[in-house]
Amino acid sequence: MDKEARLQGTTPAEHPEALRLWLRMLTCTQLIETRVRAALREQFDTTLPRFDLMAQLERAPEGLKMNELSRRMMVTGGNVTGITDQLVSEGLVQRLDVAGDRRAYRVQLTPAGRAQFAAMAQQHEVWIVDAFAALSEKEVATLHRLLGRVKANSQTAVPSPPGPSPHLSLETS
Amino acid sequence: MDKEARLQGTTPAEHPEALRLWLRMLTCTQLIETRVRAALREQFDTTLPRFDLMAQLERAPEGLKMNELSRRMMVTGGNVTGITDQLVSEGLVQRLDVAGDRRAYRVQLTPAGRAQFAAMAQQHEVWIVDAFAALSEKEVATLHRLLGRVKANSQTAVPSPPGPSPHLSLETS
DNA sequence: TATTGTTATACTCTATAACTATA
DNA sequence: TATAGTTATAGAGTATAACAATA
Repeated sequence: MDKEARLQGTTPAEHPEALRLWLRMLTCTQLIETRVRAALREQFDTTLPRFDLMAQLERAPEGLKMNELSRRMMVTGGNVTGITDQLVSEGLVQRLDVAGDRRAYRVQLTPAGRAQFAAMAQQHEVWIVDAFAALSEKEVATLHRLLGRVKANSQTAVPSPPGPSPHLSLETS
Repeated sequence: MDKEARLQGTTPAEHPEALRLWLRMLTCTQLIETRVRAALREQFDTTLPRFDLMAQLERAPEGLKMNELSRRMMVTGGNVTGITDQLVSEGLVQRLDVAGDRRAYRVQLTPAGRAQFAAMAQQHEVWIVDAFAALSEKEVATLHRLLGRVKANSQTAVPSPPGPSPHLSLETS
């Protein structure tokens, strides 16, 4: 009997369906995320935040300022500095001056960075497609639609502090 | 435009539905988990792993051995020792000798621990029910069923190392 | 020898706050 | 003053490995 069963089995009345759903969703997410992190480490010697930062830059060919990266990755500025430093030292991204504001600059993928990201993104897609291989296209669409409502509800339920909250990496809508 | 939109919007062909679903699911999970962690901290001055440990013990009135806790929480033993130490020092759990094996003992909720867990679990349920309030009962059931297939697929896809992988807390089936 | 549990250590990921340089 | 970015530090949460006591 696994956790879900232990927590639900004997006292169904105390654990409404929403709670069962949450535990299952948490398990699924963690199973997939753990594998993605491990695979990024093993195959590309990188981490999820680094992959996330490069994914943001790949979407913005002209580059992004640090505060834009911070907002989109939903982490505070100090972290972005650290990740960027690593990627710069490996030649995957570069810092370019912003005309008219000498405090800021754009962070941009280098050609090497674009090449590496393309390879990672291709693999990443395979991992994810595999993870949901048990579902039909229609079922995937249904899940996506229902979770869209959950997401909207979670984002509006609380005014939510202006600052970044834990990494919502890669999601934008 | 949030992360999901940025990552999908301009190149739909490169991002199959499974990838869109994964990003959305990750966002939902993180939104909810972040709120649960913050609320546990604010209202009960505790953490998710501590809540998890107590939830395991609440399911096992006779108590659990450290290695059973480690396996169920899916974290390594050293972590369980640390969390247990904290809870013991606060009088929420106790270590009891196991007859016939002087190396081991059972960890059990104290009456104070049971009382506090009951209060936390009640609140926790409210937070979770709220998080999924946008869905009907039928839709919740649909999500639960579809994610059950995803979970089964993820658990069987890889033989999975015998050791614990990141916390799958609370889920059992 | 194998198992139970503890200790020590390190790593990832994140936040906060003080700081520098520029606006 | 306010903003862009950096640095330093702290904390949660986890893993690995060496260890002691018992089986």
